[in-house]
Amino acid sequence: MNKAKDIFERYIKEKGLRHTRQRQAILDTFLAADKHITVEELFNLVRRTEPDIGYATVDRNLKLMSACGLADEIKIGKQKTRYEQKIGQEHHDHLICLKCERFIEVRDERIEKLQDKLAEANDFLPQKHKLEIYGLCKKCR
Amino acid sequence: MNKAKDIFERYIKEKGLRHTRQRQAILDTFLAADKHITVEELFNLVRRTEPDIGYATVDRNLKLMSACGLADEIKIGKQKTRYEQKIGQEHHDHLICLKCERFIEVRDERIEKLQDKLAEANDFLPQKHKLEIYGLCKKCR
DNA sequence: TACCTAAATGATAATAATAATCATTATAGG
DNA sequence: CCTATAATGATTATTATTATCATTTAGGTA
Repeated sequence: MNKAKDIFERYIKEKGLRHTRQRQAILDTFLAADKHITVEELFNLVRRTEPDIGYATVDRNLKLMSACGLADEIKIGKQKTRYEQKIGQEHHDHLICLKCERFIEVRDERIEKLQDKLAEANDFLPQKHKLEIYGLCKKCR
Repeated sequence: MNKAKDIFERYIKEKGLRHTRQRQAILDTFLAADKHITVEELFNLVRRTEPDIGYATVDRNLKLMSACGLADEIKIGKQKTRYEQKIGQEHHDHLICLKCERFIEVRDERIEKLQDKLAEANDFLPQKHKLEIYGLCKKCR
């Protein structure tokens, strides 16, 4: 009952892709790692168990994880793209501090609902959304 | 009573910046142009009246307009950053079509309010926000 | 008006993230 | 075992944005 791996397996099969040692290592490391990770960070982690892994391979496989629904790309300001695990946690939005660049995860059910209604009212079929509130966090203001 | 120019003037003075022929042309062209414009597009427009204008100058001045509150940077997917005029129009959010990449502007007062509350509840001082709903537009679904 | 300081410009190079290329290797089905 | 082709890893290309820097120019001041 590992939901993430099931999704991954199904996607691999469905698309006619293949299993490789590297791909497995990347998936495992990603799932065990921090919730938000960059390609570079994951590359460095995977290198511990797969010393010959290439950067491009990590990059490609993270994109694969996005494609199959295991990860979300989050791009904040000028920061590098981060890959966030989607499995095992609800969708959430971000409060982003303009000073320290850190972000807080938040969720408001009412906003979620209103967003769907807003899309519907515009003949739009929503698939995902991104809400980012920029400002100053407690420490920085 | 040109609000945009007033804001611009005030900012220029406050920061000890200078007026230049090029800067003036960029501002005028920006204000007269499409609501969402890229650096490159504006560069090409300004070149009509200022044939020797440099790309970097347009880039820098668009950043200046963002800094003084005349424009918002909007970055959608892999598209180039676009600069959107803020004056003379309310803040709005975007419904972005994943297929045709076009976007629709929308606004929901209730969402706006809830966002402020959400920030407040997290000891966060909101300054601006970005809500993007991705999906399929009427034509593309 | 001439002068002076620093802002602005324009050309160019640097940076950096991401994507593309391609020869080689390896997977998985027959 | 064979074969088709997906995947890898090294490298290069691409592309937007930023930095650099010599030169020009704005605008306050003597």
